[in-house]
Amino acid sequence: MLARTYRLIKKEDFRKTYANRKSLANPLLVLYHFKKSNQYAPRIGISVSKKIGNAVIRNKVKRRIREAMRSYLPKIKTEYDLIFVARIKIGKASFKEIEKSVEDLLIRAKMIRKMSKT
RNA sequence: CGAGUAUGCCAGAUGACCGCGGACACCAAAUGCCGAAAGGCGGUGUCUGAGGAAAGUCCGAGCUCCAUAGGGCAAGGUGCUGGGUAACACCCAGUGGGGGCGACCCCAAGGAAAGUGCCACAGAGAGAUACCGCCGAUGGCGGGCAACACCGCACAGGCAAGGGUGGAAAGGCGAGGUAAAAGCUCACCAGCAGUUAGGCGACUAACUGGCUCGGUAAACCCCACCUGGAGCAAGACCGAAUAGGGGAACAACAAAACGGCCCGUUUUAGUUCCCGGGUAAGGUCGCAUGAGGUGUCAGGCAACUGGCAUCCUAGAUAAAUGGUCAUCACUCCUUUAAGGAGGACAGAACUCGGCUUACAGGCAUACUCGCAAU
RNA sequence: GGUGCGGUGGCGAAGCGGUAACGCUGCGGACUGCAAAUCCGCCAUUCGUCGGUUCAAAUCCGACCCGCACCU
Repeated sequence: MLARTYRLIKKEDFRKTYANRKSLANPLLVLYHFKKSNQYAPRIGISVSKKIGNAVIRNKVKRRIREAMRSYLPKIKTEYDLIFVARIKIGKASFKEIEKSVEDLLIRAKMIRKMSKT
């Protein structure tokens, strides 16, 4: 699992992020985001409902989303809370499709920091 | 070779790189960050990390709190016998009944002559009867006769064989018997009671007897046995907040623990209303050495039990097993010696023993039936 | 994780051993010049699903499926 500082846990934080009403979607995922102030690390929540499948499938989807996020984590703008909501089709998707979907949403939401040229 | 039955087992394997939970060791520590506080936050190495059902939550226990879990009633559960077990509604071995050619499988399987209820519609009648019917020997009435005999009627009365109704109609079937009939009598079968023999027992076998008694207890009930209630979100500690502040009312023939009721036990707290004040899924433990696993020896038909040796095998808290690749094994497809596709049901949450339900396939052992060959 | 309750026409809801009330909606008809209102008629053969007990099951018993509520 993610380190505690990167996790979005509290019900209140989820509620506030949904209430911000800023979202993007593609067939596999929905991304909600909420800009905070004075925050030094992005916090990420993952929501997989019972509609997706049984406990094994839901667990697998969560793992794959986390794995896909892992490489982007240091590049994400620090002052945001993000929530990924799984959609029904994700149960049948491969890891590569999920990885593409995560990348697509992060770029479209402009969450990737501009890295200094190397 | 094919079809099947029973029991037990497996749930792809190995390696490389990146990533995650836990334990241990070492290193690093800023007087740093988060938080009201308690407390938490780093790196490296080694070891370790989901199931046969982890599931449904249907039973049984341990454990914790309520009193140490007490008595009676009520309520609920179990229900052929014997054994196993911590316990069970589970397992083993039997009995009885049912199914299969067979190996074998299935069964909530105590009591209806302790009592009560119900048995709709139909039907005369559903523990009680006579609608159609059969008879009318006997008695009666009428005829007939010297008197009987005899003939008729179907009034008294007898019968339950046949018809019809129904899921079910006073044991079944055959023979004798009779006015017509009927266990009225007899043979066989079913059932009941008794005796004897065998078995710890359920029960079985033989003999004798009188002659027969509806179904339903997953209806109430009776009998025997069992059950106190709640659940790890139990519960304990730490921290914050509340209370330990104020006012009024009730209350020892009282109130609370106490939960369906009563008794009993313990305590003297408490309950209601108003004013004032105020917060959140806080942290640590419980939490994994246990009715434990494996091997072996002994007892037992078996379930299982005992001795000895040996092993330690997940403990998270929104929740850890994933990603990429290679090789081998398996299944399928296309073609030919290579390529492609695929892998069921399903994710520990205090812990065990069972049951039930879901499930791609594979392995081992024993046995049954059929065909062929020797 | 644990505990409890429920599932009956399209919707709500009664019935808890004897063959499925009632209200709303819908459909058809009557009334009307046309409507509304009113009146009459129709709509359950799988009572969530599968078994069992019984002569007979929505009802009693067991297993399974789905939905809802409560406990920090």
